[in-house]
Amino acid sequence: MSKNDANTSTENLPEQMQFRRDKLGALRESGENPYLITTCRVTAHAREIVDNFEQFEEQEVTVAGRLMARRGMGKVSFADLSDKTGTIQIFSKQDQLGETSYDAWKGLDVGDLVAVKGQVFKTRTGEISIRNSEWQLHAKALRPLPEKFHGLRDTDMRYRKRYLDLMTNTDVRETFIDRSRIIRCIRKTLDDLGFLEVETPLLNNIPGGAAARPFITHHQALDLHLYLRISPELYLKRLIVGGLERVYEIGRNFRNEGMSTKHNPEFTMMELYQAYTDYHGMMEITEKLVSEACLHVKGTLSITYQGTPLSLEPPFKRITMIEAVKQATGINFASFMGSDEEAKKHTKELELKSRTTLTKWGDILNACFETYVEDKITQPTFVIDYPIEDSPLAKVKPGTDGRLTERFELFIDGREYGNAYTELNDPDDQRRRFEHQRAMREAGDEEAQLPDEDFVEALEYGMPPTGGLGIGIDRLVMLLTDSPSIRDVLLFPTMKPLGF
RNA sequence: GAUCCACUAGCUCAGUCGGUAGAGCACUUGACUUUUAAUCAAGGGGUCCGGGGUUCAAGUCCCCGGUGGAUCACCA
Repeated sequence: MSKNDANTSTENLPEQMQFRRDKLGALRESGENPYLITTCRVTAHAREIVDNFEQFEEQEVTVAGRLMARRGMGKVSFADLSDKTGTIQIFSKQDQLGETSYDAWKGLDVGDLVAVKGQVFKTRTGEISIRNSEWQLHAKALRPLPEKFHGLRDTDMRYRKRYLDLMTNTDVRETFIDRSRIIRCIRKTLDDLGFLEVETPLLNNIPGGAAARPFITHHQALDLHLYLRISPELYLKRLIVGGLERVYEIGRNFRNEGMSTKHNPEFTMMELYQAYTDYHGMMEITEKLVSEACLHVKGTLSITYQGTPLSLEPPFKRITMIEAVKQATGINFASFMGSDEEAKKHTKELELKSRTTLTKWGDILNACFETYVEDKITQPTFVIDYPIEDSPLAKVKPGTDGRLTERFELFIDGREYGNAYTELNDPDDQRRRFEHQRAMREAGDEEAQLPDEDFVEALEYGMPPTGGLGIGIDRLVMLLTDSPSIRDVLLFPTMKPLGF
């Protein structure tokens, strides 16, 4: 914004910024430029002092942080200093600091970064405080902070200037601490199970492993179009072929699609692949990952998400897609398994959510599920056995005449949290499925998957029977931090630039 | 992409029927040696998101545009 451009000059500044610049200028002139300071020996943090007062009482500590509030009383004054752990009160007295130092202290502004050395004590009213005996300015806040009581409310500015959100709104800080703890918990759980954490390319020649429109970029030296990955799946399965047996990756996927409270163009996925197991094994590991993450940050498996009580206690409910649709609509797709004609008869009596005309048994079953079941699932539920049409990388479920695959998705409170299947390891079948995807693509389905011949070649060397699972980390964090929007769990969500 | 809502001081928000732009916090000056949304007194601070229109007169009404939010659509 043009406002910002002017602020390095000292003309036309809002007056509060001018006052602060003047104070900084005076410091520089008197040889006390705070920006020359490089280190500080911090000996304690706010939270540990407050939590362990008995140990700290009358001990001398040095704390550092940001001044969040000031209460002057004349020749004594109080200030709240906030560091990464919390806030502690600083008590300053002219008698102790001397007139010069005390006057300089009074000249500080809310937002300034300072270090304070002094003894820990309790004030008359019982507030644990530090008796300021020596202090140092680390950096001047040249701009006033958002209001202390209401904090920063404007959602636009909270996302664009997350540092202000973090310094003002403590619950936001908690959310991102929880996010880190959830991811650490997932890593630990998988590491303990013998999984190897790996990293695979974000720059792909063929964006595979999911149905989504990719971002396109360009490599100058090779004069090559590259795509940001939409999923790491095909790389991770190559590692199973390579004999690593248990691998996982936590990383960013990029999908060039719409944005919403549940979708950001870049988002974090956890994908894992485990040899010698199937989608039942993936259900068990999903239950373990979700419930342990929940226990880790909430201390209980009974939570509420946006007012809805939920129990993340394993085992989660399991229901086949056919059974779920039967219960919701009365239509039993198993009684006309694979018959496109029979299925089409039912589309007339239903109002299905779909942008295209549905002609296949599997597509109609899936549309019934999405229309009548999906958003009505509240408690954690594995919906299992998906039609083959939308599952080109999953193994066929025996006894279903090739119509269903061994796949599940985990739904909680109407949202999808995970997707898993028994991995297709028959290279000839995989090649046929890719061909089918190619045909759909040529027929106009922009999101049909692209054939990856190198991946099929890898399967020709032999991939053991394998289970694979993907969990959307952002959505899991939303669930476990009771956040209504994905933007609340991304430090810097994708935003349109201001101006033009 | 569609619809609705929001945008006013650094921040949080009022602003009536179209008639001179308001409050709290923050800031400046002064008082105050245990406050904690400190208190008291005085003061300064505005591109009312941008552009156009109607009108004697627009923060307010109309049109176009920007950003955000919600819902829908899209999105396994």
